[in-house]
Amino acid sequence: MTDCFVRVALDHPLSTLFDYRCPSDGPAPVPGTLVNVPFGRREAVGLVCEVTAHSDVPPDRLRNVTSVCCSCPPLSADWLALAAFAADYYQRGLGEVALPALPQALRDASRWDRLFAREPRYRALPAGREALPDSLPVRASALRRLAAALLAEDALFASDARALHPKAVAVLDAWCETGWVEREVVDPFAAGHSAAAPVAVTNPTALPVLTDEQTAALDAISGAHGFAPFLLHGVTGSGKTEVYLRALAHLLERRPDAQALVLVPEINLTPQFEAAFRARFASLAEGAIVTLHSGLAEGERARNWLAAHTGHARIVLGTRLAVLASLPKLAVIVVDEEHDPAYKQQEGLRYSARDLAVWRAKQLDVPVVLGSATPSLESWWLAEQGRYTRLTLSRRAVADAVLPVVKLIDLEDEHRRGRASFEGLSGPLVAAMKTRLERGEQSLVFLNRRGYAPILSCDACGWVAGCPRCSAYVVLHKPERALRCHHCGWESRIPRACPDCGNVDIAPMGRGTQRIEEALAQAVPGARVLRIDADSTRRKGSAEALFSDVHAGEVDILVGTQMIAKGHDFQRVSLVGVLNADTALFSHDFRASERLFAQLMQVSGRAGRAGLPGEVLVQTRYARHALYHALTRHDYVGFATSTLAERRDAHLPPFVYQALLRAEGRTLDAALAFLQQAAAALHDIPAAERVTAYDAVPMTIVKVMHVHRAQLLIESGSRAALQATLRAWLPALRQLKGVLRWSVEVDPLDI
DNA sequence: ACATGTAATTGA
DNA sequence: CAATTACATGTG
Repeated sequence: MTDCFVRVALDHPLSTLFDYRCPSDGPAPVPGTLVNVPFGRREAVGLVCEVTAHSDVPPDRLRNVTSVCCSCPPLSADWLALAAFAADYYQRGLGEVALPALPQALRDASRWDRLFAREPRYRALPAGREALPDSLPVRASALRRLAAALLAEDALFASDARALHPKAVAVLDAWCETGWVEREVVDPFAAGHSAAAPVAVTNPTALPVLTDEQTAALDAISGAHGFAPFLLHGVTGSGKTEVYLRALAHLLERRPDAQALVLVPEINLTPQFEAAFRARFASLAEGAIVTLHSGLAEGERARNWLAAHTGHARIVLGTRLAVLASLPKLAVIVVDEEHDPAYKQQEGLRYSARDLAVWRAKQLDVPVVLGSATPSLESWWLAEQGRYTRLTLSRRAVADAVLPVVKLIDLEDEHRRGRASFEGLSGPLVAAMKTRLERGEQSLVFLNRRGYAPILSCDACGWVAGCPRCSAYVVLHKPERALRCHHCGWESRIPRACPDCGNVDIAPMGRGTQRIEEALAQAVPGARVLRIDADSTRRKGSAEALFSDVHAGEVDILVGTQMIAKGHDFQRVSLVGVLNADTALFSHDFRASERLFAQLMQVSGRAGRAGLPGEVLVQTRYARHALYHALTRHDYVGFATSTLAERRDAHLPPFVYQALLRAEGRTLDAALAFLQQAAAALHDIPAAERVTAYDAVPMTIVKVMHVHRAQLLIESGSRAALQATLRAWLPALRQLKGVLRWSVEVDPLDI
């Protein structure tokens, strides 16, 4: 018997693999195995990429593998290829991609034993616990009953908890954190049920009748063989989810081991999707549907990941990070709201989950469904070229539900005619909300700006409250009585007088959701107003609780940021008001209007879903703008066609491919100087002849946390030329000396 | 990434 | 002068 050697990827910026000796008496690892190895003066978990009989590393430098993770089945060659592709395409080291894609618990060798313990730890509740801990946030009597059930039965499944009350899930989480109950007690996966049982859709007569368009879309998806990318273009409320559900049912019924991956853009959207999937696939074994997102506790995330990895999970529902999950029997991928910018990871490995999903479908030769009411122009252009199959749902699925009437409120005109407005709420909008209140219907007010006011300024001397660490104004937050920087989190008390001139008449300028919330309470007397934004949902699970209040009819007017625009199926909302959307019309970011259009279409889609006549009122000072004109006609195709023509003329994506080099330095000059050196280095790269490099420019917010930032955009009509350039460029950049952090982003969204 | 060593900066 | 902090180095 002779030793073998493993080449291991570690979470480390360099792409090199590290060689280790594997003693012949130990278990022989195969590629895809996790190993614990000594690395420098610490131990680290790495991923075996190759097993060889020889190593080029001198024997005196080789060290032994400390331990091999035998309980975890090795990651498949497909998965390793996915990681390798992502590393190559996004210009990162393999280990930098592969290891962060694993749950944290797997990357800590000391937790392996516990994680893979065969017997689920169904621990009885601690004896002598008859009363609830006082500190727990329990008020509703339903939650008292939940606690009683826990005490009486020792175990409770998550689905039982959900049946009681949506808030119960959040409370169970809190109980787990205090240690009053064990997570395993509420986790169905821990029961270790086999997921191989055949699937039957429960009570088919109760399923909604499909529209002709839904049927056609479903037939196309179900009839697909091999790699088949679909762009499901369905207006809001057209029943895209129903198409996903049927397509999955069709597949899972016929193949008892097949797995499906369903991606949603936001954690907030997982509970309602999860509920829909659990209801439809109630006959699947416990643990066959799992979620994967960053909001899960570490242990739960690890167990769900393992359920996917071992094949026990048949349906994996998750946010962008789930696209990197290991799914050995993956047979179909769904990307809902595929246009959503949230699919782009904005730190570390800056991948597009939607793009990786399509790559993965191609690699595995399976169908992928990209759904949206407002597809990204990238996907739309691929469909135009015939590379994606377009499926269209042009009508709402619910009987009698039609798309809402969209009207513009011309603020210039209102002003000219001397009509009154209150705190940015125009007369017609207030009147419309009062009407809804009288009818017992709900209104929704969309304003994409958090806080009370974006600016606090001094009338006398022109002082504006700014962040000491960033080149940005600070936002006034009234409930917290604080000024807060939205870029770095810096906070201070609200000054009583201007720090420059002493004037006491300092005033908030502009309006955020908090101010509108306050104004609505006065403008529409008697209305119950609820605000949902990142500030009001800071605590885990609180967003779900607030949304359930809206669904329960405990709210008359909901005001919020884009959080309220996405996905939710509000039954009683018949009016949507849009405030202050104009700023995005004149942004320097060429994608701003695409994003605005998608957001407005999406938020408009919240009105009139259940058959109530829906109305959308958009307040604007630019009532003649083409974007608003397209919006009033629900004309995505017109908007996409004209915007694509503009993009083509201006040589912008999707007609060119881009990459962004960012530099961060102590001074702006240092950052710019580095980028200029980098630009000069392009001259030595042959492939760069087909690449255009723009001037290095400071970023819009130049300084964040005392760090100055600048960027350099390069682009090419050829993706291959851009990739080849990056491959040669990055090693050259590492040679450049300087005290500077830099990074490259491929296919950037924000420029 | 991360732990370590080394140089640079701060401060009573 | 020590104490703290920024930067450089190497990992098999």
